[in-house]
Amino acid sequence: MEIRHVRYFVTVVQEGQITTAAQKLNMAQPPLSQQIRRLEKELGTQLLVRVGKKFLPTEAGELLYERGIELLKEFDDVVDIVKDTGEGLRGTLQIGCVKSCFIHLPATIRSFHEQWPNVHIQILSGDPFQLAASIHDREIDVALVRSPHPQDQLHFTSLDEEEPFYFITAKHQWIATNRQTVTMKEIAGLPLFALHRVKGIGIYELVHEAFKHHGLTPNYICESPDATTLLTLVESGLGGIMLPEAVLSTFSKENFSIYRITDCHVTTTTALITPKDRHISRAAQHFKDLLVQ
Amino acid sequence: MEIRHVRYFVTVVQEGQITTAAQKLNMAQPPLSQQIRRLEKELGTQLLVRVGKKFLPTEAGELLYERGIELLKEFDDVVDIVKDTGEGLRGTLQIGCVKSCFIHLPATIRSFHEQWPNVHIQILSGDPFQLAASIHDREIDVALVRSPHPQDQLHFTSLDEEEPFYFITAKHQWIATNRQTVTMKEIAGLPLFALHRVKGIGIYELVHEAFKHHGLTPNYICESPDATTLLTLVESGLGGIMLPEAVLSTFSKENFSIYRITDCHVTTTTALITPKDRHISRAAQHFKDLLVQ
DNA sequence: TAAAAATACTCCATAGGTATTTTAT
DNA sequence: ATAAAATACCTATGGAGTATTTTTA
Repeated sequence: MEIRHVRYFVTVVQEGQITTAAQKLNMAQPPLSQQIRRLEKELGTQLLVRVGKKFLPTEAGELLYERGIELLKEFDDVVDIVKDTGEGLRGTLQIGCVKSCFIHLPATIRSFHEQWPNVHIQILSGDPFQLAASIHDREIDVALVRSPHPQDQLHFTSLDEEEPFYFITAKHQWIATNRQTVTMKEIAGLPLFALHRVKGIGIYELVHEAFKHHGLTPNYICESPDATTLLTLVESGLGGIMLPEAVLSTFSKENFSIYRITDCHVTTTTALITPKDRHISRAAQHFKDLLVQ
Repeated sequence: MEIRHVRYFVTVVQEGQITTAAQKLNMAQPPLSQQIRRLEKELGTQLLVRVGKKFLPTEAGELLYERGIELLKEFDDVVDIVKDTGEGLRGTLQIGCVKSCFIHLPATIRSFHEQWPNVHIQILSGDPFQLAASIHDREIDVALVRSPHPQDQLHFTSLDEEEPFYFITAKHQWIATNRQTVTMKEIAGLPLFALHRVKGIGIYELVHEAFKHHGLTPNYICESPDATTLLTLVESGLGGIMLPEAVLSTFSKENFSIYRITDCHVTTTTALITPKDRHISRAAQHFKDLLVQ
């Protein structure tokens, strides 16, 4: 017995007649008669009785009719939902994002939600290495990270131009108020926070290399993989930090002084990382398309 | 898409592998691979991703898996219930019974219920004409009636030997206490109740004919198609009634005097009537078999 | 290299179609 | 007499099988 037989039977009961039921089902009358008889044989019971020109269901037929309608509804429902999910019209999109790239999220999420309101969005944060691992473990579909990024098994799409680093301190701290630039040597003389990944090469290593290039040793206070944690510490006046300016997006710039570094050519870019050589959900693809457009 | 594809897909997800899934499904591996791919094509979405040697469901696949399990359960459930209903193991048995035949019901219903506890039994009462109409209209499956019975489109099975009529009065009424017999002429001189069908020929006509045969005219007080109503009236001492003795079954015989009628040869039999040339439910057949055995 | 999936093909069961007869009102 | 179902027969799709190659751990 297949769902088709249920569909046939329900239609026959509704029509009370095989000929018109066959028309509704876009088939000829004899095969429909045959399938109904086949169904009765398989279930080992009569399902229809002929009363005059009409077919009426027996008790077993009545049951099959009522439960069959439910069954068909559920069946077609599942088909629709699975199709929708496959097309990215429904389901869950899990996005990873390092804190220093949050600026890219709000606008994209808003337009994604407008376009696909039935897709549930979840956001995870972590450092790029953790997010790469999460993608590998299928915990998230895509992730926004800052270069340099882990490249094994991942595909990455750069989102913006190279972003130079700036030196950021609490307002009116350490550096004269009328200045807009600063040198590496000056920075090395000040207490410094560092964004440091749990694992892998990142901003920390790039910055460290830049100091080394100038023959300087930075004066680190503490490190963390979380940009917002560090900026909160900077805000409180404990020290400065070297970051792309965009990282400040979630903070009010009024509390900070931002200086261009004249002799540092470290830059980063933001990139969307996605799994390489592997299925990517349609919803994730939609998100990527929106972000890259 | 057919229920078979859901079954295939669910098994593959459970096994995480096509080869063993095919074994579980008692089929070869290539056709299973083919059907899964066909399913994916039809739904327009990837359902499985190969991770190492295992297949894991995509989000759409996960959905199909979870809802598919529900669907299969319901589907198989419906099949079982319809089969059971067809076999008379389940469902409803509607029995009609004239009040004067109630004596046959209790024992039969008890053993029917013991044997088919999942069949719901409904009892309707009425006169034989009404019950015959109810059978015709498919409101009841079978009916117990007393002869003479309507015969059009009905099949009837006699249940017991001919039952002679007795004259029944309230205890110590009208007739001397030491007597056990009575004559038609004596009855004609007493107030009489009559069981009279709404339509059709029945006991009333038989009894009336018997009086006419003796050149007598009975002294009817009132008529009703309901034996228990009449016996309650008899019990109160308003008059007597001619009935087969078995009709007293639901009353305590202590309140009545029962006299054999020496010169009346009217008899009745109880019969089960069932539809003729038409589907009879398996449950009804079971009931009939029990009653006739 | 060993196990599983994909590929290529073959076969046949059966769903579905056509033409006609039978049945029931 | 008419409309619908049953019957008989035919066709062909596609589901399932076998043999083999390819893939991946």
